[in-house]
Amino acid sequence: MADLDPRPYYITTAISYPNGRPHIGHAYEAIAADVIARFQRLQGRRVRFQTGTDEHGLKMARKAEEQGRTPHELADEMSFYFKAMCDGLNVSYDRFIRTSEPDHHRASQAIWQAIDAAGDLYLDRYEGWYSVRDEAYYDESELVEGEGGEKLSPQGTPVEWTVEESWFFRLSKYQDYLLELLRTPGFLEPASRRNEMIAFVEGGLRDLSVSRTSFDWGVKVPGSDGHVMYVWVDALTNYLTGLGYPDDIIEFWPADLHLIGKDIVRFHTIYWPAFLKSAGLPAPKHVFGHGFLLNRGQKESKSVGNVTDPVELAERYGVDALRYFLMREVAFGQDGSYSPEAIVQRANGELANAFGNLAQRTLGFIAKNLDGYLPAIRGHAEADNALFATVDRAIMTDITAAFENLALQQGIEAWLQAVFACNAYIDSEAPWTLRKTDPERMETVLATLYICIAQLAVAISPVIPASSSKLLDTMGVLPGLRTLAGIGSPWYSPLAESDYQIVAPAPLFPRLDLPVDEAVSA
RNA sequence: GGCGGAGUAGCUCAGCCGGUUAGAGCAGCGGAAUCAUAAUCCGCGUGUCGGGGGUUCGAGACCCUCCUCCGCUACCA
Repeated sequence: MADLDPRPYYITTAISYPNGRPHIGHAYEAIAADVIARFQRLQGRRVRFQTGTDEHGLKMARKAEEQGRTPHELADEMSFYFKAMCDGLNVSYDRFIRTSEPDHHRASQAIWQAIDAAGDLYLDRYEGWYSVRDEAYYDESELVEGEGGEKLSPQGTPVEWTVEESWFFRLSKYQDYLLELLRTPGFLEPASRRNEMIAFVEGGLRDLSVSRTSFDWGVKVPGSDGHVMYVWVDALTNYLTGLGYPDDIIEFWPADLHLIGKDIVRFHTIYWPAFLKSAGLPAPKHVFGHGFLLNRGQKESKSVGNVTDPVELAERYGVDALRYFLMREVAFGQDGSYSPEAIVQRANGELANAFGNLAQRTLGFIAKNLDGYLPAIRGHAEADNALFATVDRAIMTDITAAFENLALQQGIEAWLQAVFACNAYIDSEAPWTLRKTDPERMETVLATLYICIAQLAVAISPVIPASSSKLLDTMGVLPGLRTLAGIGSPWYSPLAESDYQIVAPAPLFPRLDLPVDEAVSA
């Protein structure tokens, strides 16, 4: 199973716009990507995983100006928080990229020149109704009429006809290419997003304004003084920068998965593939737009005052409890809701009670009754084989298939079913009774459980990496065995015969209480 | 407005191309066990499948219509 030449797997999150501190949505995306990356490693794939911050653009420039400092200073501070969040949440990125870094400027200018060389850029004037307050252009058809008959933006702010010199990208040229791409099964998921994007393209594509002259916080357009790239051009290019573009990127490109929020699907499935096509590069294989996380069903916002610091959540409930909750509670691709009660219920019910306690009662029993020496197997009964079959099917088939399809919730559900099966098995086999009636059978039962628990620990390790390795450490399972292939190999008997001695374990997951103060959900 | 999606047990949701008495988890009720983080295991669900109409031998699943909620509808990211 362990390939000699493992296939590469390249996964990215969107890069975060750091005009504020990270919120729960950023954590959700980073964790989800991390789970997928870790799962692919577990399968033996050679994984490259990138995340980071998207630091250019008008909003950053404005924000910095408000605070009386340079955009770079603002970006430095904020980017630090995002990186700290990823580190704190045990997100195993290979590179945390910042778009203000020199190699990214180089890559962005290189893709620009490639697009230019393809004849897809031209200089023109961008004209339109511009709202200074909204910092946005509006189409004539979007405008509304004010009381005095004056033109107003959809938000009711004043607009003025503005003309700006700008480079344009011949997006319209790629209409057919994009339609074909969007219709490719699996390219864009969930499928519901596909129709929206197809409808968008079918509605006709206008060429895209891809440079700005009104500010200078961005990547300089090569050979065009006064122009910086439209932030999305450089932001999307980050996925190539991290691979070394414009040098050899063949190993990991095209990306296997861009994991992004549903709000930026258009940029990733229309603009980005068009840029790439123009530059002579293939489109990413797969783009997945996940849903949003709601706080008790409400969108978090500063005005409502319900913004949650994900690092604080992790500190309160535990990193693994938070990771598990987020992946388990919401159907990946749909919006989801969270609350302290929901987190506590999942963590207690499924991690502490079902799995943690399974490990605790089994390992504790071995420590207490066998002096910690691993029990010997003396021929398996039907019940043992049935349990092995259940666990094996869950791990090698159900969980794997679900995770491969990004049905993370279903994969965890399958795992949990196998945990339940172990608890049912220990109750029906009752080693505490066998201890008096049939000590040899007791040993076999405990050994069966030991093997299953290790397998379950490996299978869930992408979701709860720290707890999983802590348990496997306790169990004496060597790091090299902690893959799907490794844990499926006959490792138990050698370990048992090595006189490995287990110490009485400490509970793996603490039982959580609801916070006394409800500040976190206020 | 246009296009698309959703409305199933108290809660969160599964129900693919129409086909046995509509399912799961959680919560709730009853029981068993006592190795374990008072954790576990077993048993218990008569729900107008949003309303109305229709197609069909048969519809939660197809068609029509109405109600409610949501997404997309380009240059902020």
